Amino acid sequence: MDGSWPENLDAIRKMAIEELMKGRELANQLRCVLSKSDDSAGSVKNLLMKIMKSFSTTLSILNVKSSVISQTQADFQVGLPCLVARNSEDSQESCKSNTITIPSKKNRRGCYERRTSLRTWKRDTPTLINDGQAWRKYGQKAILNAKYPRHYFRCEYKNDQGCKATKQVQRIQMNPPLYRTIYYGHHTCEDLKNPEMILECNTSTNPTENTSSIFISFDTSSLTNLKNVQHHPFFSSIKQECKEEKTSCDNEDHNQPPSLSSSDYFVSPDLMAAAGSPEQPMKVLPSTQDFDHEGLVSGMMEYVGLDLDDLHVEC
DNA sequence: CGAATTTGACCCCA
DNA sequence: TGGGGTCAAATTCG
Repeated sequence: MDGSWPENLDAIRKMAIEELMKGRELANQLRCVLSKSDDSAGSVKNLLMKIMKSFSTTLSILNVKSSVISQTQADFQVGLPCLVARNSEDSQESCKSNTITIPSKKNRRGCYERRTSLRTWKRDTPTLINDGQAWRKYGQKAILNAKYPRHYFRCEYKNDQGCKATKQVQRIQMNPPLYRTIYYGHHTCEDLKNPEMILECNTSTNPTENTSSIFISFDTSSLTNLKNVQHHPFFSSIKQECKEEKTSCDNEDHNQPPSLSSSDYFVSPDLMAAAGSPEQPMKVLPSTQDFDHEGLVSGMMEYVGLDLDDLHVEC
């Protein structure tokens, strides 16, 4: 961390925490507003603006080029600024102005921002995953002591909307086939195919139980509302592609590793289970170290009637 | 011919 | 210092 905290670290941190608490409280209010569904767009927007301001203030307080910034942005940015900005004239600028501006280093070839501090979560599946997002492959690399190369994907809308979500896919086992997919960061883009916004939060009303679980995401794989899940476009598409997977698998030569490209989407058994195939066991293998996306998994678990504790935990 | 993928080069950072 | 993540020119595909 080369960004240095000032001497009065505790005071600064206290300020930051206060702002974060405020933001969380506002987000909670927003949840209540949205839960009453038929809300006037005005109050929602107003609340969102307050949330944005609160988070922006926090980020300004934490104005250091460090993992703190990255983590905080990953935790709280999650597309909110862009969501609101979509309704305003200065959408692009508004998005930029509501986040910490880190000096761009991408004017030169090979210069980029490391994203080691972004939120990550990992999934091991016997087939390639269709997570409902549009990915574009941007690299492939042989990894030391790994049998199979690692494939790098980024969000299709990275250039259009500045979405920083990326994922890595690597075959880790041939028989039975097993692929490891590691996701980095949340989608902040507007998914044109599945524009529905999902609000996820801890429903506990006891503040002592609920200390860290407000989570707002456009990630269409994050599903919490059982009633809505069955009609969610994401699952509709999965069911549709289920047929394609069957065809693909029928034709697949299992001795030949399938080409990993953004167009080669298959559906993993876990998603199939979530989409309505109870005979297929839900299989999510989060690392206790890497997996910090419990909201997502708990939503999926909730849908298929499993508890988070039932997960096979890797490592 | 434009879009998507591949691949070698570049550079950050553990 | 080398492994790994990203860039971007070259190549392939539809």
